[in-house]
Amino acid sequence: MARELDKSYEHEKVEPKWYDRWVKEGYFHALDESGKPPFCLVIPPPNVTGALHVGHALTYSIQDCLIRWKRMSGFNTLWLPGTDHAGIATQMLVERKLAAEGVTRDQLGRERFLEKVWEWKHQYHRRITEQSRRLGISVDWERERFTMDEGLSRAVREAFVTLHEQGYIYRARRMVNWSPAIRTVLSDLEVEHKEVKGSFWYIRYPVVGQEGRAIVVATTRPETMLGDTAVAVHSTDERYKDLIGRQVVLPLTGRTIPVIADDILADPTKGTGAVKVTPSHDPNDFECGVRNDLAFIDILNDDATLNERVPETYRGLDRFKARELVVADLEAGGYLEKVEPIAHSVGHCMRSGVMIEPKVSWQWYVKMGPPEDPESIAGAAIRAVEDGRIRFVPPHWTAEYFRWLRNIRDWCISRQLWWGHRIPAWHCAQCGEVTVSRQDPHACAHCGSQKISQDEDVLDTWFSSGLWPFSTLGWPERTKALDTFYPNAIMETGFDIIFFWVARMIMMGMKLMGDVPFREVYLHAMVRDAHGQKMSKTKGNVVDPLDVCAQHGADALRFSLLALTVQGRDLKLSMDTISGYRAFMNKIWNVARFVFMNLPEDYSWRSPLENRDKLTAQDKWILSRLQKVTAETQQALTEYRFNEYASGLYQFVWHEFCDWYVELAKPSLYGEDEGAKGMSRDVLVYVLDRVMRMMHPAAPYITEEIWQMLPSRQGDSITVAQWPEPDGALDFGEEAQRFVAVIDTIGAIRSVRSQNNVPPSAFVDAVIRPSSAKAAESTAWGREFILRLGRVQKLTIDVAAERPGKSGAAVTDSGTVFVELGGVIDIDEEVARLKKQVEKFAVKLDQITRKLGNASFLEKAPAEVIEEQEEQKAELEAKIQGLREHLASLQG
RNA sequence: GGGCGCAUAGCUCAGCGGGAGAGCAUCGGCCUUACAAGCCGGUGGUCACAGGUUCGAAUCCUGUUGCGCCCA
Repeated sequence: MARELDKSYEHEKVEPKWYDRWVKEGYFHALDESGKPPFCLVIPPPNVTGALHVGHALTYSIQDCLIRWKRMSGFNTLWLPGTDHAGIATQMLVERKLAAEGVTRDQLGRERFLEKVWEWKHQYHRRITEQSRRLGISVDWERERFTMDEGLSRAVREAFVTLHEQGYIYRARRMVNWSPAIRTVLSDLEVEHKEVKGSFWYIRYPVVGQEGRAIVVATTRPETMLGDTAVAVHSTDERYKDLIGRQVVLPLTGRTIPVIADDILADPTKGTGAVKVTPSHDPNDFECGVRNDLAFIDILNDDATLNERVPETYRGLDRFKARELVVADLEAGGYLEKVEPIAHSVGHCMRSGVMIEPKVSWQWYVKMGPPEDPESIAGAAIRAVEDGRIRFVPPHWTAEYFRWLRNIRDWCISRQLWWGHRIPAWHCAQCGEVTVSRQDPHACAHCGSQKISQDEDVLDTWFSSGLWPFSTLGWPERTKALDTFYPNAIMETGFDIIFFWVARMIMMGMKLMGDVPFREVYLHAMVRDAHGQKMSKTKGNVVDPLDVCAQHGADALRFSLLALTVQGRDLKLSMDTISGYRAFMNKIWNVARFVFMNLPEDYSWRSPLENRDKLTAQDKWILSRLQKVTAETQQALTEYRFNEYASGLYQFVWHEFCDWYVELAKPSLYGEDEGAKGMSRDVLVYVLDRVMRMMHPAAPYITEEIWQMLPSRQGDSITVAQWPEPDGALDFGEEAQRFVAVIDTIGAIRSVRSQNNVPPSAFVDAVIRPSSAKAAESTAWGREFILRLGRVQKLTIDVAAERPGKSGAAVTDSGTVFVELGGVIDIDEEVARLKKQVEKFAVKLDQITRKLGNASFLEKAPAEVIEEQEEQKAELEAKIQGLREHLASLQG
């Protein structure tokens, strides 16, 4: 049974061994039908735009942790992988690549451009898959999907047509958010509002027929004046009342425009009270234009250059160049009254960063409201959470979710892109009607004409992502997988896409499946760099998970991420943290190495619980601790407290199992008593086995490697081994407490030694004066360990012990410990040290004494609190007394 | 403009009504046959500030300051 392990853990030797085998053995494959309860989690599909980043590593670490835990706990677990076509992002990147080669997409044409995108997709898909495997994620590869594969495309089409039939999808001409950089419309969510510095330009519009009189309007976008079709004032505004209905000259254009009364648009208290109206280029002006039946003059091309509807000098200019020129010309013409600097919030395209251009156009929309109507899409999504059918973790997101849905506007789902799901709508050149159909139609459904052509646009990527929890399971087919795994158990993703994705999945699930897509939503925070900065390519502070895996191992990365995952707070990831957890992996490796070194060739393991009467105090102590940790681990995972899960195991393994139990086991392991030796071995193996299984969801590779060597192992792989449930048989209660006294006593001896500069190798004599009979018994029990771990030669335990001459002292909860220091003691230093301790205890004693002297405390505090305080008081008094006596004898 | 969150050791953060904690860093000492990616022992905090509630507040409430995020 003896096994020789490498002296330190080498992840690069261990990690490549296991993944292929796990997959080949089918451990990650879920069954469509099974006697086990289902537990399904669909992966948030990464974009095929590039490589995975550390944010993906976080989401995978969390999800794999949950999935492996549930798998080991006896669930029929499905973790379904896949990728997302990411319409805008991918198209942008491919276009950028082509641009570097000197080609535009228009030159290539739609067909050939799409071929290029598919090439890109295949390349990055391969890369993403490789990275995912390296991280060790236990997904069911047999069920992998892509948002634009055949089945999912069919689901998208089915969803569109169904929602259209039900009246939730419609086409309308509205003011939209236009990105001139990408030349597509965006949904409201894809617009980022940013505070920018700008100016208010005050422009004079001369009144026709009233020499010298002019209306002054203020604007932040002077170039749009070229598209003005009115000036609006408030109907009660005395300054302008007489001008309503008259014409003003629109400078630079030679046009005249009317002065109209519009009490919604014009606010007499703001600016000059008069506003220019540009119905084609401002949302409010658009409404005003509709109300007042104004002319609409669109002066911009799709790329935000000025078109032929403006005077020739401005044509073809970019909107910002045009602004400069217009301002200069206005000034030259004497039309510019003044300029005021202002800061205002302006919408920017999330992807390209350019300013959004409001633009009027025909688009497809999903009708969302009214939110208070439970039949509406937003209403149904609100209801699902109100009812408790879906629960958010952390719960704080519930309010965020409601706030958004209750103020929602219709969702613009068409995009002027090529990469994506083409909208299944055909326009008729004959009658102008639209035919929406599951099958490609040959004729217009309205007039029968064959002069129909498919809508050029594609759908918002999030439209297909919204179907992901059921489209991936075969919908619209009524598959067995769908029956088994819908609703999914949970959705785990970043909080940044709660509206983009989570809310949309809930809407789609409610409307198309008639049920929630998942029962719980766990939203994790963002990974930042060590200084709390957002990671970005331009800052150069991105952490590549593959680099980290190569350097420190996937296990160390995964464990670090989980340990840093605190609900509701961003994680700051530093290499120091990761190398710290890498050291932990090495620690685990070495304790396993120690265990295996101490197992003889013919060793056969038996559960230490079968030999309960042979268990020693230290065995009972570690088993009780193990029991506690097992329960806490389970609880932490149940509540999605990943940091508690990870750090609880870290603390136990390193500072209890390694630091104490292993040391306590050495005397028997190296001793002559074969029975004691066997018992220690059994306990070591037992604890190690359970700990490996509990750690497996966080660190799959190292735990499999060690577990495979364990003589207690049951099963072929730890991935499908049984999860350790808390077991009352491991809890020895009071008996286990006995060892705490021993540990404290050893700590006290070590402290006195170290403080008095006793060389670590030297042996000392020590005297223990226990504070109670129980303490006396405990320390006597631990004599052997006190001798060994305190490096004590002669140990006296006596309730009536006198302080030996020339000794240093320390107090614990169970008594006073004296360490004989021979001639080396520095009286002054020791006195100072003890006084400091007395001081510390005295401050606490003072607090407690005052508390206990407070009548209202005694009257109102719960009895057990009072009792506890009294115990503490007695302990502190005993400690102080012990120290004072020692001080007196030192000084006397 | 509206909403939310955060301020605890030098750094990164747990704790969220009854004795101020961890990791890292730091200081001192150790190659003690699992581990120097290690072991042993220390130093270090008016828990942002000001009020309030309570027998009792880092923890609950109000306000202030600073930082961050979301929505419009």
